[in-house]
Amino acid sequence: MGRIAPGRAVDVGGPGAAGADPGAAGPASASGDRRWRIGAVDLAADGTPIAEQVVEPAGFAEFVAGRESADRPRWVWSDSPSWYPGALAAGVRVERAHDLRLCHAILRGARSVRDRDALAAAVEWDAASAASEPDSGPEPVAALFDLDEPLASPGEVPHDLDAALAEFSRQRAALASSEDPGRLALLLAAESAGGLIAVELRAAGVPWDADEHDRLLESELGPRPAIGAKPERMLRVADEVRTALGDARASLDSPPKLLSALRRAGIDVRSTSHWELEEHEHPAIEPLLRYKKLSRLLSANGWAWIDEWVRDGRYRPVYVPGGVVTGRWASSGGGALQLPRQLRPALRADPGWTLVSADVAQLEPRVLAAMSGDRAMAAAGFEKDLYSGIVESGIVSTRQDAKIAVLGAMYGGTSGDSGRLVPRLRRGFPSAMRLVDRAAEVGERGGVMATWLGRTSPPPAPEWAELQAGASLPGATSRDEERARRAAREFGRFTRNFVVQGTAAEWALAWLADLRLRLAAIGTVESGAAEATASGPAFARRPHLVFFLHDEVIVHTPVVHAEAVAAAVEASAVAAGRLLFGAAPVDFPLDILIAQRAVKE
DNA sequence: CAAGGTTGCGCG
DNA sequence: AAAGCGCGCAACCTTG
Repeated sequence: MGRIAPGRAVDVGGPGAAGADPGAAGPASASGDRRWRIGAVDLAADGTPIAEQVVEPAGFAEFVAGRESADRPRWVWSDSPSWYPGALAAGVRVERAHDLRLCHAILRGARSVRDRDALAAAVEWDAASAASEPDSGPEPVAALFDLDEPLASPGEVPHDLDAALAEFSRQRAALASSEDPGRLALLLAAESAGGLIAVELRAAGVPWDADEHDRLLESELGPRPAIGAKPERMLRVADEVRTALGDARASLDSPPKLLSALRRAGIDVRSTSHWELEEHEHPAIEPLLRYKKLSRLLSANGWAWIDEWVRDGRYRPVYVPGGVVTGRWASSGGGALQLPRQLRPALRADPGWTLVSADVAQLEPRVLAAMSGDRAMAAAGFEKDLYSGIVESGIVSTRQDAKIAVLGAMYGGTSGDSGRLVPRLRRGFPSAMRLVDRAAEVGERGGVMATWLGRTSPPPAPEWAELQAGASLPGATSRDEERARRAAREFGRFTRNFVVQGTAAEWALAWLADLRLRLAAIGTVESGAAEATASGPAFARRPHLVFFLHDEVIVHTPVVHAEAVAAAVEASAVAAGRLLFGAAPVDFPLDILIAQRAVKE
């Protein structure tokens, strides 16, 4: 097992031939980019370059395939979305990578790294990822850059070999200077695996039954209206609302106008949100809530959404690994993280294939129990529903109360039911509560917290510190003090939640990374059997991940492998728990469903 | 009229 | 209007 750093190496031609292949921006697509050849360097275990070779862009996928079957190296590259899609499109997967861009972001903020100066100075690595938009087209690199600086692209990390080697060297030094290099190395590996998985998810796509989606829209909204027109069902419901309000011209789509219409009708609300409307008795409320529901469905996931995001039976959202400060993934386009449950029936396996859907029950509180070593909390959830276990321990009296208490503990709830119930949890699970309470205290003082593996929270903004400093000055008013206290508590709630949400994200990455390798080992179906051709050459004949959302995954698999996939999903959850928390007596039970659709019939 | 802010609601 | 964290997106509305 070695490492290989590939990077754009040699300028072999003039500008102008760039980007003939619109499918991928960046070096991996370089089959169409005649300006560059690729330099690939083998690295020794200590990171020193051993052997360099030049690879023609058109031969890159083949080169990767050769090394994968020979010695399965860890690829050290600038940014997975820039290198990997081209290989995948040629049917070539990689086993492991070190994503310099993602790892830079972790290391330069990591509190446990003693010397971060060199990383912080390498600001070019703070850039966003290359756009993974399929239709973004070639970038005008040559037009914007002097020939003395030909290797950078606007808004992207560097892709040339020298820059990659230099950055890798900085990262190795930073890791070595860490107080806990083992954990941090684990995090970097998990984060990088996530980078590969995000590319793979996009390549495979979510199998999406657009006809089913369309039927669902029609049954809710009525037939698809002409462009710019509202669906007939919405118009009818809107009329019901206006009649009930006694206001034939009331606007329902503009919150300010709706608010005044409601108040004119004698409904004393301060906003038009669902939660407040629900509290009032008036014949207009019920149809109005129904209208809002329909309106949301139409604007967020209506026919326009299908047209934009679903093609050839695949929904391809854009994932952003590490896009959230806590380490959770974000998304930019397609709304993968907000797919309404209502639409799940449209998530449907290809013929001859099925879906294995799995989610973790109460991931975050279990992670809290594990990282705090709270044996009572671990026991409450062991081999059972955690909330019911808390009730059985006699800490609270109903499952709902247990849930409110636990969420309040992790989010910093102080009022209402939460404020009443959290103290009971503090008595029952002192270790767990001590961990989150301390995290909150640190935040209130303007400090930073780290997750289990060492991802560090961002420090408060300068304005925050000024607010705090100003509040203790002689001339400060009581309003200044109150504002400062409120901001301090707010930041405390952020750091309180950061450690739990962030560590849960690490567990989920470890789960995914392990699962990805197990799926690769399950094997393929023979050529000619039902193939998922729309999933692309790398996945058309083998089980593959198609969806990930914080604590749940969906695998698209040939029917014959469904049981093996379900077993792999389970095994990976166990492995993730062991990898992060060793022998801690905490389990991570899954709800697993094997079905054609990702929802119970 | 484009950019940026606010509101409301979808997800965990 | 959420109470109590983290997000993205569409629509409306204000600002320049």
